Amino acid sequence: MTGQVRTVDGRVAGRRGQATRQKLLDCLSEMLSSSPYRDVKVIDVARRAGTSPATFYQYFPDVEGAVLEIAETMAKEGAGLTELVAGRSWVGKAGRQTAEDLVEGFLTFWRKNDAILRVVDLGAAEGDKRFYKIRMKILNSVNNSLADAIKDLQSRGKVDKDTNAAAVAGSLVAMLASVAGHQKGFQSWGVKQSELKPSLALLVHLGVTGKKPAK
Amino acid sequence: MTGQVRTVDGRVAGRRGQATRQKLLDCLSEMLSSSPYRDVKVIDVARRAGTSPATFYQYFPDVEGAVLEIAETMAKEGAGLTELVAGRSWVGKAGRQTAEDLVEGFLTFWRKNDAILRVVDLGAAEGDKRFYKIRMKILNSVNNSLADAIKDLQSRGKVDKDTNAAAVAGSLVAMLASVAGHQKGFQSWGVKQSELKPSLALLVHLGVTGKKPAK
DNA sequence: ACTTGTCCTGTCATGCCGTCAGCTTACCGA
DNA sequence: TCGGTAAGCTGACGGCATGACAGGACAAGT
Repeated sequence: MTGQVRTVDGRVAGRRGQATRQKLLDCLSEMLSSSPYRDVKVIDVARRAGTSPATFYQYFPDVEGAVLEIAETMAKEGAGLTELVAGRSWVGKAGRQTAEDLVEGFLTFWRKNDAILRVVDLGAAEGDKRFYKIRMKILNSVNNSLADAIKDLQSRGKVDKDTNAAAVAGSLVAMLASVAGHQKGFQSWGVKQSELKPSLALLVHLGVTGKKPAK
Repeated sequence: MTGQVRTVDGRVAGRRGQATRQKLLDCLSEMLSSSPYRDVKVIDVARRAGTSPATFYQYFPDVEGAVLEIAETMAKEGAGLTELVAGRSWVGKAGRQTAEDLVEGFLTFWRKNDAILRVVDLGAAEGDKRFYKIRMKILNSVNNSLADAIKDLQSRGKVDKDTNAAAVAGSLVAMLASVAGHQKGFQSWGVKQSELKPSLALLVHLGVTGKKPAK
């Protein structure tokens, strides 16, 4: 399905080539964590990987191309976030737990991949469809599950029929993503991590069910 | 208080100089709207402004410095967002209206300044304190007002005492900011603007009061 | 040892960065 | 009217990143 890994000029990459390629991706990841995206240069990535800029260009058209590669990998991993919501109950104590687990899982995933997610977010906001698609892939997994949960509650008469499930789910997911992306920011806002999570869980529960969670 | 406008090498800028400086800022703004931040080059901004790169460096240390200038101006304007919340009622029909006005005002402001806000968001997420401060300045105006509203409702026994006002307010504001920044994205998600606003207003109202808004 | 195909790098033309010296323009007091 | 002074702008330059290419190094099979 994925086909073989190929160089820019069409050759198939062998064992050694793939290792080099991967090392370049790893080093790029590190650089994204430690310096602004705007300042990440091919030459720095290559130096850090113990190779030359020319080698970089053998495997990637440019920095953006390599970033997309990293993002794609992360998106696959992120699709697993669905399980935080799919098939779980939103009623009573279990509902409270579902909300809390969703928040916890989301924040953890974001913290682990914050550098690359920042760039994806920027690319999407700038209107780049490739980045937008990746962002979708990650958020959709949660978004669809949330929307389904709301629709389910609607069909059972537990939530107003006139609320737009997709819009509410999308807004909640956006909230989670944004807060996750500025976790450090909240701290200097005087809000601690430990206080943040319950509040997010409360808002998620409120948004999905329209009611406060059970104690 | 602000002192005179000065060039990088310390000269005070006169009428003509200030005009040139402003033109450079305007052109930079346009470039940010039309091309990725990463690809905005000093030479392009200078060309568009009908001047030379050397002139740019006379007024700004680098692209980032000029961006901060634009952002600062926008932040002053954005501080007016406080009025969307301050001193307004969250009870009954008026409460519904307050939530709707807040959403509307927020989205409008964001749409008008989306290009620069993207960059500010990125800078803040990357940990740059200067950008973070500007983001704070804008969001704080709304955030503090919201937090005060929640605290007020708490003191009157209308909201649970154990919810953290600052955390909830911050999360709601983050949601608004994030959704506003990806307004175009929501459209291809199958959610129309007209459906988005009521959902956001619902969530804001739920978050602040804990109850669904009155019809 | 020889061949084949993968893998890496030295080198080069191009273009942007950021600085400086020096030229032009505007203002002002004598 | 006429310098004098400071503001305003730019050509030019060394430095560095980019991206392309050709050719050398290397591993594996015969």
